[in-house]
This record gives sequence, structure tokens and C-alpha cells, in this order.
Amino acid sequence: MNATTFAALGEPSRLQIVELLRVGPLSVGDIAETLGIRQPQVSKHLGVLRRSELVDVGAVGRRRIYHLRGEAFEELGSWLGSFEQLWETRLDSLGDFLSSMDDPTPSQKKPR
Amino acid sequence: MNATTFAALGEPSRLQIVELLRVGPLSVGDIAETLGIRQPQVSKHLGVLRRSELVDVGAVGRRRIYHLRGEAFEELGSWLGSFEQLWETRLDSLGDFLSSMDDPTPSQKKPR
DNA sequence: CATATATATTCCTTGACGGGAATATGTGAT
DNA sequence: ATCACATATTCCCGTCAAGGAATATATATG
Repeated sequence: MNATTFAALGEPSRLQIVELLRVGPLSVGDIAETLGIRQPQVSKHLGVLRRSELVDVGAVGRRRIYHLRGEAFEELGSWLGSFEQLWETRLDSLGDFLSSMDDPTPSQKKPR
Repeated sequence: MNATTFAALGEPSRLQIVELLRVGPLSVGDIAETLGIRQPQVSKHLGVLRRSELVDVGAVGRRRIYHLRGEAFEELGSWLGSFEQLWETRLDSLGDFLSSMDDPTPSQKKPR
């Protein structure tokens, strides 16, 4: 999993843009107007999102319509999935662990 | 959805830490040794992850055992879920959209 | 071609962040 | 109490990214 994907989503304005595009494709100007961000900043943010392959562009006349790229989110989904598997298998032992801090797992080294 | 969660995961070392903790709880020293990062940096990164509520700590003797916090990942999961719903309902219309860029959706304004 | 509109790009400044080094805090052992 | 080990915190510095303002590029329209 690539950290740059998360870095792209880690900027508040960009996360707003993504959640806005979740509804449907939008032009740069519409995004700027809706979110109250100046157009140059929106273009820059969209550039970052595009390099992270989270969005893609299509031209309609002089407008540029940005839309979410499903692949990136599917990748995120499968990455997350690899975590949730472990919750189930460890949910009980985690509870045990939290309530018995004086007895670390056998794999832990002992104090020298 | 909070952007700071993504920002925390957007730093390569921190993402490494999270993926390492996916296997199981670890002490600060073990994380530092495994990833080849100096201990102070690891402590700082763990601080960020903790403030983002991605991890939590427990003490075992003089060691501090960090472990992933399931809630944050479940929240991520449900957030992602709200996207995948839309893929299905729009996967076809998205294909149409991409192949007919000269005909924007009816909600788009016409050029003035 | 001239003009208006939509978007991208550049330059600049400022603030935040990560890494290194040193030090502080806490805890166990003798 | 003293020492050793584990972790956290502080300070400093270099870098990078975000926002503002201005400008460049592209495209439609008359």
C-alpha cells in the first residue's frame, strides 16, 4: 500500500473534493464554487489527486470534468480487508491482552 | 471522515508501523529495531498515530506495547463502503460518461 | 482575429513536519 | 540509593507543501 495515497487524502480540502466527487463528476469551477476555494488551489489539489490516481479527468468543451477512479478505492478496500481478518481472530486475545498487561505474549523478549 | 486519520497514514514510516502492528502488538524498541528507525522518531510517530486514535498503548514493565485500534479501521471501512455502493450503481453510466465526453450529465450547466 | 471563459502554472512567502542529537522521565534490578 | 534500560520530550535545522496573486494556456464565440 502506498503512503502517497493517504497523504493525498490527508489534506482537508482534498478530502472534501473527494467526498464531493463521490456524488458525481464535476468541473473545476463547480468544485471551487461549492467548496469556496479559489480556482488555482482547486486545480493544484486535483493535480495531487490525479498523480495519486484517485481521480481522472475528461474534457467537455473548455471544461475539465474530474471523477473518482474506482481502482484506487478498491485497492484501499482490499488493504483494509487484510486488517479486519485479524480483528476476528484476535478480538478475544486482544481483550485478554489489554486486561493482563503484566503477562506479555510469549514472543516478547524478557527484560535483560 | 477526518482528514487527520489519512494524514497520519500518509507518512511512509507511520504506514510501515501500522502494517507492522497489523501482525500483533509490539514495543517501541522492537518497532525501531525492525524498521531501522531511531527510537525517538518511533516514539514521535507513535504519538501521532495515538492522537489520531489509530493505535493505543499498554505498559508491560518499563516497556510500552502499542497495538492497533480496531475502531479507526472500522470507521475507515464504513467510509469506503459509502463509495463502493456508488460504483455499482454508476459503473455502467461511468463507462458511458467516459466514452461520450461531449454530452455532460444533465445537471451540468451549459456554457454561458 | 479579437475577446471572454475555464483551467493550469509559476513565483513567492509562511508555517508545519520530519530527522538528528541531546536530554528528561520512568521503571526495574542490585 | 545507584545503575541500567526503555521510552518520551525538547531543541534545532532543513525541507516541503499550501495558500495568495499574477500570469500563461487552451478553447469557444462572435
